[in-house]
Amino acid sequence: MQNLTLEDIAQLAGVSRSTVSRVINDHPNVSDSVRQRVLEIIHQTGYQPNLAARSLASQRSNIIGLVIPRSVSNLFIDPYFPRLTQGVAQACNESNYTLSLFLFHTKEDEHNLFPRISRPGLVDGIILQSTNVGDGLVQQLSQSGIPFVIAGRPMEVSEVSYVDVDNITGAYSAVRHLVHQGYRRIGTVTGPLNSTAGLDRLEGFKRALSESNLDFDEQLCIEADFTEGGGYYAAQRLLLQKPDAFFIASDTMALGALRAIREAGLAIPDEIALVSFDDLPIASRANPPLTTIRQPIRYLGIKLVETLLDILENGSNPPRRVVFGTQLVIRESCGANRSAPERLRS
Amino acid sequence: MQNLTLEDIAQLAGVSRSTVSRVINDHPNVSDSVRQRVLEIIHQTGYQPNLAARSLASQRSNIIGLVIPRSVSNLFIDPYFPRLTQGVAQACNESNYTLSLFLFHTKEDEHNLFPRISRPGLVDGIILQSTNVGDGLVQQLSQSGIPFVIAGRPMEVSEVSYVDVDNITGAYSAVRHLVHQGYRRIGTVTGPLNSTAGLDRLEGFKRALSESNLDFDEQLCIEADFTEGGGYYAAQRLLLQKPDAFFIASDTMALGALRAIREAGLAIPDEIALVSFDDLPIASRANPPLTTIRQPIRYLGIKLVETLLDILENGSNPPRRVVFGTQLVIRESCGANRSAPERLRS
DNA sequence: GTGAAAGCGCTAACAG
DNA sequence: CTGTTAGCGCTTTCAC
Repeated sequence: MQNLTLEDIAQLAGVSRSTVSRVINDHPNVSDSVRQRVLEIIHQTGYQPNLAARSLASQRSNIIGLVIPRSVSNLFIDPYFPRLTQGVAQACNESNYTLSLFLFHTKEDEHNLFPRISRPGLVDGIILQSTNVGDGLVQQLSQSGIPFVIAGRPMEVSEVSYVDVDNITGAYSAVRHLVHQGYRRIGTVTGPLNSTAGLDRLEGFKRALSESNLDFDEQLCIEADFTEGGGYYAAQRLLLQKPDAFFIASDTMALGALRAIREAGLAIPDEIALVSFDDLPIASRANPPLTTIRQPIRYLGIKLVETLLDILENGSNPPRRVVFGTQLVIRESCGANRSAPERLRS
Repeated sequence: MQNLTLEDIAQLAGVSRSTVSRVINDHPNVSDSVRQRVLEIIHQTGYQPNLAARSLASQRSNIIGLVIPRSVSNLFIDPYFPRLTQGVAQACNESNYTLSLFLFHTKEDEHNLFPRISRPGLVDGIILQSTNVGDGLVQQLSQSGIPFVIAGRPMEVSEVSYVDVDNITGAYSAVRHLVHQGYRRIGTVTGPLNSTAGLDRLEGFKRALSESNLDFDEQLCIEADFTEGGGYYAAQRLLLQKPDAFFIASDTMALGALRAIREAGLAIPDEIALVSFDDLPIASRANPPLTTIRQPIRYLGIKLVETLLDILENGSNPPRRVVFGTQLVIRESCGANRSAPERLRS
């Protein structure tokens, strides 16, 4: 029963290979009676077409690659990527595509593996996690001619397609919320400033400040790396400046900040308030629960696939750009949910 | 420059297709001079062999599949799976295999997708995450004849290969540690008892108790689902029984237990001690830092790939069984690190 | 609506 | 050590 071929099915059904192929691929030009008979036999035998043969003949593998570059690959354990991956996987399932995952660990990986990924006959298209400037994966991809879409706006303003979240507006509304609560001395822990996510959230922070007639104070702005540990150390340093509130560019970093604040013996939100970004599940379970900017991570993954399939079908011109809005989720860490507005500071 | 074929390279080098093929595949029977010439041309032209064609001709795709069944797929965001995936990906990179990821979300996914995965020409072998009894993926795989290895001992005692961690001994040493600290009324939050990980850790718990001449009290044992929320609710209920210590079957659940204990206003470890399992990065950053059983998750992933490749090369008989040891990591939550041994209870 | 025939680009005997 | 020769199992014109 193993390894039946089209030919076998054709013989069993008393038709030609082409006809069986048409049935399998849902081509119109097959009479109903023949179609039924063939389907019957396929069902009985459990026949499955060989995908390698199909790829070779049709020049499409029905595989898409999800590429996580080295610079963010160690963050793969951060809940962000698994969620994104879930979205991507789900969309692939629904579209009958197979998902291949490429995690680069070392610089060598990138050098050695990238050519491998771009080999003809492997993937039809690629979803690339956006990353810092230098590494040139985007350029390599552009040159290779493989259709691709980027998760997150890339640094270079070039003719590429991407799906992103409106980080600027998200951060802006987080900080405006703090200002509305009466906080004036707001510090921020940024993401890596060689990433657009890091930069844009800082930009939103600055805009909110300036629109509130507050000065941007470099002492109150520390760059970190989206990790818990990074958030911890940045918050520790920031605390020395006696801020009354924090905008932390990710929930994971906010967890680190929480730890730093706890160790400093400060009460949240009474002595220091906090708003972060992502709305991962931990946000609602932190102590206190985090006020944060929700971004639709999983849906981002789904949209990435949809966009890539669109490109596969209709070409990569013009480049697609999709930007999702965000949402402020108010919990305890910002102080807005306190019963009495006892906070009255400078 | 796109889409060069073997033939093109052969012509450019003035040799036959076979020779070029030999060079590419590092076959011995090629003279050095010819090999050099061919390599030179390949390098100049940037030629890459077509993988679909290679798969078809060689009957090997060089792709391995990582399958996460529906029942654990929603746990994919738990740090455990990303870490495992990282290990698997890393090993794949090093062995020149491509990793395909199959996340099942719904029951339909399993029905529809499994046949798809088992199609000839797609993957050479599969790594399957172990899961509860019923779903029969293992059986399907066995029948399909696809080489596979299971992550975690499966429920059915059949002739399959797996890589696992010694959950029994791990849990055993966790609980013995608590007993040595003087705790006598030890409660446990178990994993799902339709998984071997859940069962084995409970088994270790029981063994440690009986070896310490402590009775197993059903009131002090609550099953949960490896999630933070599950740990939270289970701990809440357990707390009603006034235990003096907890063994929690995973770090993630321990986080939930921490939350429950905090809300109950109890001090850790003075009023209740806690040991968990996994040693995820969060364990050391929890408040207080968790004493826990470390398991080598990433290395598990690497070993899974190695085992699968071994099977691919040498056949699946006899079934391979690899079991990793664990390690007790003592931090604050168990009370062993307190300066004064002020605890003196029943 | 159906079949014949020509590949897709590679690997792998088999000769020499 | 190298070239010739068959395929691998499917898709896809092109006739009929």
